Amino acid sequence: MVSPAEAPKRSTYRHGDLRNALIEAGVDLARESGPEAVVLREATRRAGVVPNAAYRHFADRRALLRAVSQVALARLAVAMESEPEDEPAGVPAVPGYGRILALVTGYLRFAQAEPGLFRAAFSTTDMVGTEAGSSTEAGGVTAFQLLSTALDDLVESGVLPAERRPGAEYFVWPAVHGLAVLLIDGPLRGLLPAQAHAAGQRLMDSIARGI
Amino acid sequence: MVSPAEAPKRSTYRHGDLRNALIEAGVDLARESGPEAVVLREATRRAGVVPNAAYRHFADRRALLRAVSQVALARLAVAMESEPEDEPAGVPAVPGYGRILALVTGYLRFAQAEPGLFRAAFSTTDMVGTEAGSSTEAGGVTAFQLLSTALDDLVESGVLPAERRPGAEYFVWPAVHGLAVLLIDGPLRGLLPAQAHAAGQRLMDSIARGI
DNA sequence: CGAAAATGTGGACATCGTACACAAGTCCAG
DNA sequence: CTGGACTTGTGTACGATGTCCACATTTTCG
Repeated sequence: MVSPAEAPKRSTYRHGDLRNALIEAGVDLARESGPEAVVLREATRRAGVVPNAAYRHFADRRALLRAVSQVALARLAVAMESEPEDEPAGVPAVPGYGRILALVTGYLRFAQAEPGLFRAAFSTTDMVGTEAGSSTEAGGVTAFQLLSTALDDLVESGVLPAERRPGAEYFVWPAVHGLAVLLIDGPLRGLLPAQAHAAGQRLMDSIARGI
Repeated sequence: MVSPAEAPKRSTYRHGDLRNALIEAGVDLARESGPEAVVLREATRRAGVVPNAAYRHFADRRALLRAVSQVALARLAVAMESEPEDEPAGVPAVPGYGRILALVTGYLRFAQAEPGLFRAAFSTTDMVGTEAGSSTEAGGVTAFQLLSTALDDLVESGVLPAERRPGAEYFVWPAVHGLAVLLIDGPLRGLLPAQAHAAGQRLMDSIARGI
């Protein structure tokens, strides 16, 4: 199974950076088959190390999964940030709204492109506390922060009345997240990315009008 | 662990209704600790039977989990249906809208009251196909159907323009589901049911205005 | 009534998480 | 330097789980 090429009989006794190697293996496992597949023994196997070695870096399996989850959340944020704002076709451009749309689209696209990772990102019960809190320890911006500041900008530019602002994340995020879940393994599974994009746009328009 | 009172040394060789006994045990396990806790061996233990007996009724562990999931979905639907419509305080009553609000409230209340079961309901990848399809084999009405017909009624009574109707479930459900997820183990965890209700109401108002 | 189908039992195996004791490098105080 | 302490990986082991196979018992029905 594990070719010696993968586990190259490292010459040094120490691995060098086992912790990150395990996380990376875990990420791969999550990408391949979702969070329940990130399994200690297989991760150590891929890192070319004996199972127990993992315990020098993680308290238990859940700790590894948490770390994987954080990586996944970071990648999600990157996907959101790097989604291009496309030009609004007919509607007059509302400043800042395109940004939010892009974030949402990136969110959905990531969920569709990396369902395993996406599920891993939200698989651990206590991770969202970190997520909604401030920064991940890696220093990356979180998805939640991205949304928050985009909404702030919307208030700034006068599009969104300030009294509507408080808690708006808690309208937008659930809606998008729910849609993402439906896209991954709900009744909308198998929708093409373009269709998903359209659905997201409709959803956002609907919410925007409401707010 | 398992008291003989629970597994009363059945006199007959056959169990009688092992299949349902296993499902029920599975439901209990899910209620106690979520879907990952519905484990074949423990279920059979609770049913007072040897592990392998389960394989006469379920192809594998996932099949049992699917059955549990269906029960959970059915209970969710019941919770939605039996949620009373409370009187709108100030707003003029929009016919049919109170119904939808009640359904949504029931959804959120169930998620908060039975997080383990709720997670189990949505834990299996292929269940939602059944859910969104027609009826569960048990003949109960599904949550999705409840929402659909409520929306139909809204069109009927002229509140919702017919051209806005198509796919409206896919706006409403994701939003509510996402909120439920946030309430269970997201940043909104620990919100009191009353506050959750308020949040749900705000969310729905926001969406309703948009549609 | 007797054979076939249904259902539960017993035993076995691979895999997993994890604990404990030990070994091999690494590093720093003297 | 150098020797002990610390870190990190190894070996062995145990209990739990999912699942397979052969067997026993009970029910059912031709």
